Amino acid sequence: MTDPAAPSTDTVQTKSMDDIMALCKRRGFIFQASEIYGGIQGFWDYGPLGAQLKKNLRDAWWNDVVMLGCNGQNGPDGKPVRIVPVDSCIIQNPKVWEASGHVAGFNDPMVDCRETKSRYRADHLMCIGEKGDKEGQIYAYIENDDASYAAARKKLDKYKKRTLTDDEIDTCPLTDLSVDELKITVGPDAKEVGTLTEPRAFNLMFDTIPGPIRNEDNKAYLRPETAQGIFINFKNVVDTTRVSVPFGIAQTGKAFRNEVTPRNFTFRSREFEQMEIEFFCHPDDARAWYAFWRDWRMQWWQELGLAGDNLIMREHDTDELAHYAKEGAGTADVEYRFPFTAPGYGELEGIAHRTDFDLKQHQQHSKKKMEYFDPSRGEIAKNGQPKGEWYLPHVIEPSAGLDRGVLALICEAYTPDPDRASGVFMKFHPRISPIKAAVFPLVKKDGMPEKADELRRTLVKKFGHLGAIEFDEKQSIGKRYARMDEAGCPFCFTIDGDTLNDGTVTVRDRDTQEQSRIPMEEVPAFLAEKLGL
RNA sequence: GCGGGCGUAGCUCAAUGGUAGAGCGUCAGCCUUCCAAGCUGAAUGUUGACGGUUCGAGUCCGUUCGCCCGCUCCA
Repeated sequence: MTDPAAPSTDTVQTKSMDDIMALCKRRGFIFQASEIYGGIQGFWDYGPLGAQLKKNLRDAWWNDVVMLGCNGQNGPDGKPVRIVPVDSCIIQNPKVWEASGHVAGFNDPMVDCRETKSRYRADHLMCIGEKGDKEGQIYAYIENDDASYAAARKKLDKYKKRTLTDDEIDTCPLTDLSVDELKITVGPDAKEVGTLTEPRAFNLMFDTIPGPIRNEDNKAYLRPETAQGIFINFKNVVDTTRVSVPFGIAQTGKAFRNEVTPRNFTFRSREFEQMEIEFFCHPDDARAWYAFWRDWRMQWWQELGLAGDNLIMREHDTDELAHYAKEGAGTADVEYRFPFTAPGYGELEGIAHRTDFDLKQHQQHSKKKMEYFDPSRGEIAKNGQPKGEWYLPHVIEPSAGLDRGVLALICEAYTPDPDRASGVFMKFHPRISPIKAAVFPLVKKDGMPEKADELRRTLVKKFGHLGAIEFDEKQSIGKRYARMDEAGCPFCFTIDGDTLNDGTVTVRDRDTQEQSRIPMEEVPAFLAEKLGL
């Protein structure tokens, strides 16, 4: 999440997250997991509408990214973009996570301060004390934080009642302190001594033990990202699939992180689904591909309805880059202004230049050659053909959160409207709307239900694989339109007396509430056009 | 993990320590030719859970689970 970039007041989210969550429950988009047993922190289930919405978003991604190769556009090399899919396991050999850096990096020791209630990463804290002084107080400060260091020096001087020179001071990491030494340590923001707890490991990866015999030595992990399943299959794909660099491997699937504080509805869940692409290219081309992916991914989200000021692209500052991206062309986030982040933004998708970090790590740890032989490169031989070149491809990773995408689409779609009966409607883009259309007989008599069922059958046959086709003959027509507004159904087709005479039906538009008449036989073509088919 | 707020029907919320309710929604019937219309009726609760105080607990106390907000964290 980021600070606001001075958003204009008229565009700031004013929707209530409580109201949105109530609608999600009421209409069956999202339920708390294990609700009947009191729930479980950080886990959420999707109801009928939510499951279809999520599938529609996943399908849109799969279709546009994998099947159409970036919607059929050419890459920066002027050629079609080639992407192939894989589907790797949630549980892999634990060495995968040692190589990727997750075993080390995902186990951050933390210390809490009992006085100030602050929490620090233990490996980010340094300590100072007077040289040779085994009894006197030790002062902790935050590494690379000048203000924090100055405060510690000031407190030390005050304690010693004189100004110490740099040479008189010992510096060491907090993690090197003994339990006894910790008791005489003053926290970075504390006044009292000994308020820091012992460092406690935060295991951000879920672990499990495969096999029927419980033996800690067999410990394995639930993947914290789908990306590594792609990297470890890089060789397999290259060897079997007739792909050549540049190309991408895509995968959707669940990932698990033991978030310290699951928060903000489904935004930070412990079980979540990712949509990831690892795009492999020559190191010299990485910059161009990074820019290509960054721009296209932003455009893709916009085309699904996240247009306007609520969606931004943010390039990371160099000091916030992940360990694998330090040397790269950069990292950019597609961020959405959720009601709970406003006026700031929350990440939907990160596009990172991971360099050759992951392939190099797996090459080292597995002792398997990950280099790629590129026959189109290298110096020209006597026969006029390139001699070829061995190299570790660089990787551009567009990594999107599916659940976060769904949440953003829900928040964006949620549109309060005091002038309409439902008081609110869900303005989903027809392409991702979980209900594609509804068919109503205006009244339940005079052959209208039969005629309506005829249309329903036609639409189910043609569009049923994309989303629900609703049929409703209960209660007044106004209630039925209102119900569809809350569910986000973009078009309602109503059969009335005229339909039986001249074969036309009423089309009711969700967003404008306007009605028009079209021949019933043209409804499939009308809907196909609106769904972008 | 800390602090604050909250938890009663599907949703939004009432109920002085004394019989658990309303509105909306849902369902059924009647009616109804275009926007939650009208009439009639129905279903829905271990008041988040466990324990305690009390003649009696939705209400008071303790514990616990979950959600929201702030801090912290987010390789």
